[in-house]
Amino acid sequence: MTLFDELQERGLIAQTTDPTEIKELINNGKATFYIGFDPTADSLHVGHFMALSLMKRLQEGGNKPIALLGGGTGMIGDPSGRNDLRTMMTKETIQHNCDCFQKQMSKFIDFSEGKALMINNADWLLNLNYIDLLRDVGVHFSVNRMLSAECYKQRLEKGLSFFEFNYMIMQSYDFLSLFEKYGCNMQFGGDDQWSNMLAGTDLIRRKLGKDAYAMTITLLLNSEGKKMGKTQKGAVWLDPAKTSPFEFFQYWRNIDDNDVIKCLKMLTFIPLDEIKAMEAWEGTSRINEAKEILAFELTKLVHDEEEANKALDAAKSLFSTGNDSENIPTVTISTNEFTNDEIGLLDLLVKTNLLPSKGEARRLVQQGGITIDDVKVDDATISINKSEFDKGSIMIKKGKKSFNKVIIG
RNA sequence: GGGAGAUUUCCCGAGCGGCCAAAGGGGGCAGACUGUAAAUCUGUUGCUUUCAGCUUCGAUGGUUCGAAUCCAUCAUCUCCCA
Repeated sequence: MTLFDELQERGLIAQTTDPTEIKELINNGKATFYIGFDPTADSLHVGHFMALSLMKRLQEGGNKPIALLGGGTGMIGDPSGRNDLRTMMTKETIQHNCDCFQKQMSKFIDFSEGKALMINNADWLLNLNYIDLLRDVGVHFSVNRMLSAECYKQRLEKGLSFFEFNYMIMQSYDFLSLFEKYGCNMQFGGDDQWSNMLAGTDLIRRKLGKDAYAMTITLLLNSEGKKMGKTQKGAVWLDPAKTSPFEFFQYWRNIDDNDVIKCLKMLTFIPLDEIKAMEAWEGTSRINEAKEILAFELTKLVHDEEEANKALDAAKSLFSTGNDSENIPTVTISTNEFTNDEIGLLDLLVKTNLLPSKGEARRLVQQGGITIDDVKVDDATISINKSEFDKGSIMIKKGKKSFNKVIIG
């Protein structure tokens, strides 16, 4: 199976400018392609992960990836598909975020010996001269066409500033620069980037009379059509300090039945025929095995095998055997928090950051959502004696899925 | 530059000067049911020392016994005219 076919089979390809030509290029390792990452946060998240794994797949096929950090475009912020203005980040934040991205990417993509490049578009965008840019690049853009782009649709109802409107031009200019300097002939990106990417290939054609190609990756949506990788607390981060490997594992372990196979195909490197075999599990409780495989594989890819094993072990001991395990998320509480060797239950829940406020803690206790060492607590006024910790730790369970070991330290 | 309107708790969106911590929906959380799934039903969803108190309705001042509701100024946004 060719690389292109595999990508297609995995459901990764959304739109392409010229399928025949793109097939030819990537199947034969002749593509030098780029994917842009705007430094909108201090860690990459699941959405970026898809792009990174696509990069890896293509790199393994002999193609040359360029990871483009958006140190320049981040100064503006992409309005595509958004209905409000992004908060403008300070230059320091952008720099910091770029550094964080760079570190995380290096873990994933092999940047050694010219196998891949990492470039920051701040290098050329920041020093642009306005008038020169307008004369060189601006002439090639039609405002009428830009306005009709799908990605601005929402914004045209609510208002779009000229500032953000320029984002498309910046991104197109990136493609042009990379094409000229590095022979980059292809751009990949999320499907929401389609308009921006087309503008880039267009610019190259108009300015240089040459062909460049673009291909978008299917957005990872759940069965309800919402972007995956978001939780109530925010994104699912790749940085273990922001989303612990255990939480990361649990996120995938808990996804909807209908999304498992899709995620296995799109996110993991498990061979397609193995995934096909798992499709038979759909509709039975055996689908849980597939979820476990998915969670394990992804944790392994993003973190490492050891972390994946730990998470798997913790999950198994908590949900199957009910046994204790050293790999369960642990919070530490200081001795100072005790008065007369006791601490109020609600205080304990808040101090350990398991819950944000006492009101919420009280509510949860009253509703029967808190369990300590497998005993349901229904009285919010009780205190926990220090001696409870004599055996080392106590296990606080919030709801069905949130387990936390508490130790004194 | 001129004119009209908006700004409500996580989001959308009701709110008559006292009955407003603020309708309704979405989302979240918990309980039941389950497979650590979905669907469904129930409860809950500002904070606290919880039969009560405290702080919220863009910001600041003011009118009033009393303001999310009235007035003034400022800020931001939308629309119309130029």
